[in-house]
Amino acid sequence: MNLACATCPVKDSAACAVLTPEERDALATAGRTRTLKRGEMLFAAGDDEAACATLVSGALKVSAYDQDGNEQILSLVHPSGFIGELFTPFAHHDVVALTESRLCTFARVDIERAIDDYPALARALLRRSQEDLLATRNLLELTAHASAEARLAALLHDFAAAASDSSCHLASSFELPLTRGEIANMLGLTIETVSRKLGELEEMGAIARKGKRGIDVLDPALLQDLSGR
Amino acid sequence: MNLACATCPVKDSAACAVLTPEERDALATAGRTRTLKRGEMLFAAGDDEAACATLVSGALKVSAYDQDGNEQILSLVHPSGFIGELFTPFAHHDVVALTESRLCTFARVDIERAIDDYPALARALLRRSQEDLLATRNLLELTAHASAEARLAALLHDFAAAASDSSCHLASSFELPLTRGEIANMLGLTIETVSRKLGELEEMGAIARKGKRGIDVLDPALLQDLSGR
DNA sequence: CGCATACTTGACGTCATTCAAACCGTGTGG
DNA sequence: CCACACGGTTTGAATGACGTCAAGTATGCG
Repeated sequence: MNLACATCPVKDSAACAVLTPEERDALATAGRTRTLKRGEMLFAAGDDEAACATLVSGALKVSAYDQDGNEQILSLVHPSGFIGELFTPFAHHDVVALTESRLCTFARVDIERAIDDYPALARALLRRSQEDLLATRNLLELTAHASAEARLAALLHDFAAAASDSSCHLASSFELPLTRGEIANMLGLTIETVSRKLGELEEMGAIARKGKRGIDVLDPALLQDLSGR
Repeated sequence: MNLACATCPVKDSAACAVLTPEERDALATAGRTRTLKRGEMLFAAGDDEAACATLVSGALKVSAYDQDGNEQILSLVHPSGFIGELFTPFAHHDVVALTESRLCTFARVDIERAIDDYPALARALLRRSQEDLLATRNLLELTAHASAEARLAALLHDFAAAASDSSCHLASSFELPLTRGEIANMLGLTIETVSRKLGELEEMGAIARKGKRGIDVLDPALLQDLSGR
């Protein structure tokens, strides 16, 4: 299926937003849309023909596996995010859908040509790459030194911020995009510790749990404080 | 002082290597060299006029501080590395010299203009940024799940690989670029744990310590094995 | 209804941290 | 030349946070 940029929900925020409509349509002829169900893989570590993609809707996780097969989530991708390693011979990480997701995929050669043809695109991807770097470093900061409580508080804070439409305050309520297991291995903890600490955060009045995935933020300041930032 | 690209030791490996000699010289008129002693800061978190730089010789660390002032090293920069956030209004992290270092600095506006003028430069910086991202994710993988022993083994392995001239095997001997304290906070450990685990790695015959900073790699395979990768 | 999957809760063990003291190489002043 | 202080490091013992193992409780789906 060809792309329909005109109705694309992320046409103003994705990397391709920097192109003129004509350039964008030219690039679009090289791309294909794809939808993934929860748990489906976009590409795997070691793939040598890994494509690149812009996420249109849904959410992805990027994860690595150690030699015993334990997963480590390295990054989450949200709509308008760009995914794909451009200059490495093969992919280093698995990319898997967390929820039903729509993507706009490109063969790597097409993206590379587009980078050469449209300097603004290279600049946009550079910007995105630096944002990814910053996000990864934030996660690193978190997992390296902070206590389990602080890690969890920070993650909830981030999710609440991402779920909010305003950039200056948190959403008062949101759905966790991850299972306990995924939260645990993103933060370098175990499922049990995540469950316990969520209970403690609830006890101390920072949050309330609504079902398995729902979170109400009762005390944003406390959450921020516990997160150590 | 103006730049002398012709004698620059990283002229073939730094980002500017993708420019033609003419373009490079044009860019060079905007740059300045700078030398930093160990411990000197290139720029600090919060600086709004942070420049960008290519590291010519020496080594830098990029670090963040939590609300109690504890340092967390996020990344090391080696010669030919590029440092600087291009699209953020202010710097997020401190950048400090680990050893006497020579840099080639540019005002941000000059780099931004160069990116627009020379598409190849944008591409080169994108590539570098993605490499940084990969390195940071490797560190994240390490600190999130691995035991103290595995983290240290992996770090030593990386240093040994970086110190080797060949890309396929490790240096048999190298000097640690970091103090115990710096190693500790890079890996999310304490000084004492680093010291103990170094002792254990020596006992089990993986390495030998030569003075405070020197390391002999006695059993590269064991080191790799302990690192969990 | 029955089974599977995700989550919660408890008891116990382990590994890294903490606190404390000693050690070592180096530079300084008597 | 020696005494001494100082930063970086090593080592030891005790504490505590998180992991492990195991059982038990929802929730959803065929």
